[in-house]
Amino acid sequence: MGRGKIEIKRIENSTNRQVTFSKRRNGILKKAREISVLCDAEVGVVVFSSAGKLYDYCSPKTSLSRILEKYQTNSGKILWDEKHKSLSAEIDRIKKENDNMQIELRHLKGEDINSLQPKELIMIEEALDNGLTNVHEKLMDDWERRVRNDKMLEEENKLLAFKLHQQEVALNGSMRDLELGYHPDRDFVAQMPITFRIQPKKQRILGGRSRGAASSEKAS
Amino acid sequence: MGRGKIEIKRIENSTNRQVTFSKRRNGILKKAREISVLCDAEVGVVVFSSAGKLYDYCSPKTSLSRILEKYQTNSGKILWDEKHKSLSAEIDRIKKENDNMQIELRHLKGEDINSLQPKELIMIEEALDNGLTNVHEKLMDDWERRVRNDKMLEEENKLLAFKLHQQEVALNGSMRDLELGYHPDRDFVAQMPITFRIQPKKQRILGGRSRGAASSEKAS
DNA sequence: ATCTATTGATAAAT
DNA sequence: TATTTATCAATAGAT
Repeated sequence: MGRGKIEIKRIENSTNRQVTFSKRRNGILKKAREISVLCDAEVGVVVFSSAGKLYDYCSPKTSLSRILEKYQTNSGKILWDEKHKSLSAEIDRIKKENDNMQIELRHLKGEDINSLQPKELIMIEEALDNGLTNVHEKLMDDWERRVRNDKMLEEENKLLAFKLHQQEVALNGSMRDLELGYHPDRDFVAQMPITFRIQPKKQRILGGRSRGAASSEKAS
Repeated sequence: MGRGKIEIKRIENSTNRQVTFSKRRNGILKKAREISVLCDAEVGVVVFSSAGKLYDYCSPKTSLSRILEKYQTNSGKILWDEKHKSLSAEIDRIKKENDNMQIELRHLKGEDINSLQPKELIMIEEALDNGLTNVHEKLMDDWERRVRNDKMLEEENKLLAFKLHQQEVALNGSMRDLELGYHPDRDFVAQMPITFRIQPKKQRILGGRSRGAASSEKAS
């Protein structure tokens, strides 16, 4: 296409080469634009002149990055640098780890076990037994700690209720004393601890839940 | 350049589009080849059809990677950044998933459960119970299948031993008959199935290990 | 895929 | 470089 046919081989005349490059570069970029529009294709073109100058085209609504990403997933060839390789490798590694854990979890939950050998099943069973033992132990510990705690709270409750009662009585006494101008020995209130044992009052104060409450919870 | 001028806009007829794509794609790749040879240029072309099929060209004595590296240093645009970010994000995501599974696994194994609330512990307990139930079910199935299988084999064994014995008797009979020139009705051997129950003989014949055989073996 | 009329690209000249 | 122009190459539409 020109005044004469040319052989496709390096143009030795540097000026001619430069001119031809310029023309053909425009040609390619135009063609790239055209095919991308006409045929709804994604196109990426990168051209360096022999002098090292860069020209490029990328079809609209995408980017070279995206095209190259697609290129990589599609061709399997890897264009990126070491950093990316290591990242990819790490992803692969973690994914594998992930898969293995996924499988282990499923097995422990009793899923996907149809293909397993009895030997494997028994190993899983052991693991589950172990887990149950440990969990039960912990639950037992918790339970005992809660019972101890409840008892402590109960004791404290009693003490507080007693003190409160003491103060109430003392206060009433003082008031009456003031009204009547009468001042008895205040120690005498400490000698009447019987009343503080009224349970309903204690419960209302702390809203506590005794053993009965907890066990009925578990039963439900 | 063709039978008629065309507008540069998306070709709506899908067949035409496909054909045009094919022709123009070849054209572009050819042009790329030519400019790279004629003008000593480095060229990289990546084209995706609208169907997502990949075609590419890269000038000889280089690679897309190298061209793109050059592209980055030359244009200042960083092609990898996007991919980089998405890779890192994916790693984070997977790692998080990983950690969660790790924790779940540990909990199921009864490890690291000290910080758990009773409610959580009970959920784990339930999961373990479930798993155990499933595993036990599977083991039971396996066991039953094996027992059934054993029984079947045993039956078959007996049958085979019987048939073998039958043949032996028949053979011996014939031999003796041949020797003595005596030919009785051969059906009569089939009417004597009692003998096949002689265990020692059966053992010698098959080296079998039926339940009875095994115990008698042990006893002897 | 192949053909071919036509348009498009471009080599050489300016 | 940019333009011109004669030629060759690419390709649209038909087969």
